[in-house]
Amino acid sequence: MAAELPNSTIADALEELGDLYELDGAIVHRVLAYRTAARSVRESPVSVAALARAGKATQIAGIGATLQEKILALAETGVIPAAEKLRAKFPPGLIAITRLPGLGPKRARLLHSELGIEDIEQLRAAALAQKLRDVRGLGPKFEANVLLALQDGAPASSAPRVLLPKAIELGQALIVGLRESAPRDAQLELAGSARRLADSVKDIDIIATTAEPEALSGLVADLEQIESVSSSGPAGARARTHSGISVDLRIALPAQHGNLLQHFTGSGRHNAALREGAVRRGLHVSEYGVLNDADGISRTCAEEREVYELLGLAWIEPELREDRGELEAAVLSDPSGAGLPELISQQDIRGDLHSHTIASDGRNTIGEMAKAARELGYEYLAITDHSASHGFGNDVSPEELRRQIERVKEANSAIEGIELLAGSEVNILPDGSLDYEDELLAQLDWVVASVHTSFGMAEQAMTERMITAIEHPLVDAIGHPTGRMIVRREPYAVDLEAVFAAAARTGTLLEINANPDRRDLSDVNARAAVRAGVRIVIDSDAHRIATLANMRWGIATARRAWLRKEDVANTLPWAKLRKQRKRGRGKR
DNA sequence: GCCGTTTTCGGCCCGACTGTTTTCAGTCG
Repeated sequence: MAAELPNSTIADALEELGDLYELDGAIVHRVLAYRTAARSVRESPVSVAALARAGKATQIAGIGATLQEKILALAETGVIPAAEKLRAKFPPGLIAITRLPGLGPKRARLLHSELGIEDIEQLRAAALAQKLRDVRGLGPKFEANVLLALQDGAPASSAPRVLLPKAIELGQALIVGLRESAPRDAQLELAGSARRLADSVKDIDIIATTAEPEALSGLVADLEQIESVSSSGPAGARARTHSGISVDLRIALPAQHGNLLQHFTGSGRHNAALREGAVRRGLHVSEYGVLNDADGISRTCAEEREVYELLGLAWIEPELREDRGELEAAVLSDPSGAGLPELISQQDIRGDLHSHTIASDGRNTIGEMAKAARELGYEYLAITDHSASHGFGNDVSPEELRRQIERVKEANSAIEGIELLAGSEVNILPDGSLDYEDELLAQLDWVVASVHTSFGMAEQAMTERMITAIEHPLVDAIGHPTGRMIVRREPYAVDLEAVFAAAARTGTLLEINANPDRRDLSDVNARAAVRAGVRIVIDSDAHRIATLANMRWGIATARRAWLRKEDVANTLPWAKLRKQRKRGRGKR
């Protein structure tokens, strides 16, 4: 099988084409169509190039005959003719200009046609020379704002994103700060992507209800985390923290609490799709209410559930609100009865199968980890220190692992109320082999195999490497299967379709690693894995007592992946799970 | 460009804010 053009490359090309069409003055819906298609391609679990070759790419939402043809051209010739033409028309620097705050495609095009500006440097020079104010439709204020945007340093595209735990911590701190002096009746809560438990968050959205909105709004400027407030009024305030994160506070009457919470939880795409569906039923949804064309009455909702009810939908868990099929599944009268999944929750987890101790790079002893896991209510904990070639000076030699197995057994007999499993997080070497002998691995209760080296391998070699490990009869699970670090590192090149097929075929579990930096598999990939017949294990990968609690971020990813309790192996008691291990198959 | 309890054309979410405008276009979330 020849390597296909990666979905990410196709998605990038469609996004660029969308940008170019936007500069060219295409109607917004056409541009939007490209962006929707790009996102669908990026999230597709199967190769879109291969689908296009088979004439089946149109099965993907947002891709029609035209786009399939363009994708095919890109896959076969490396270029999309329409993009070539437009690139000749607009200099590449113009797209960067459209990313600056306050500038968009229309103004970028105007600057290009009127002043011949081709990139950010020329824009800066023209602004300094006060040439922008002479362009019809622009003025001195605009010119000043351009200079401000350019001087701000950070090009808008690289606005800082914070990981979910940080975002929630910041959001809660802001809420606590506001509560200290807020009007008595004020109710505050975190909304936006933090409420949806997304991987990372671009801005903090807080909603509030109170009868004294101005009083609440005015408090934002006094918060210690806030650097500046850009607007403030009875509807809320918009501000920036010292760390550069923007904060949005929106205030409504208690009777509109449900409308506001729904609106501000998003995602933007979920809301857009929700509203498009509503319009077909003669309803218009906004943060203020649901307007019915039939009687001209706008109904307000104190509870979020009522908003969905008015639209004939079941309430949708915030984690699912990404326009990934949740609206179709929520239709109450849906004859297909597909419905929304009953999502897994923290209480369903019976044990943690990936943790480290002082034997490798952890900070606590076996006994300390065991007690902490027991306090979390777990029935079992696997101690899975790194293996013989970890390479950070804390390798566990085969002899040491034998001693560690004994230590785990001793600790297990010494503690009541939790079962300790002797395991290892074994390195998958570049050729797919493991760095302990099978004889030793066979003595372990649990084996997680992970890639920790040679991330830069070509896709085909990496795929073979992983499949070799998956096919190893003693490997129970693959740890952090794509190696991504949120915000910091892209996943390595690997054919996940093939990996999922191998995992499903062999009964190897794939991990959702709950470390908030990783959350790997991602929501989209974990969902695709389960659809391909793979079972998932959610692990904390704790390196100290405190990080056992990271499990919650893995649960968040699993919920965003539509996973139910039955999709996740460590919702089973160990006695059951033990028999389902690969090596247990066929026995008995 | 896509898509169909408006099916092969004519629609395609909603509102706020800003700056430039005498009524609105562009941008943003």
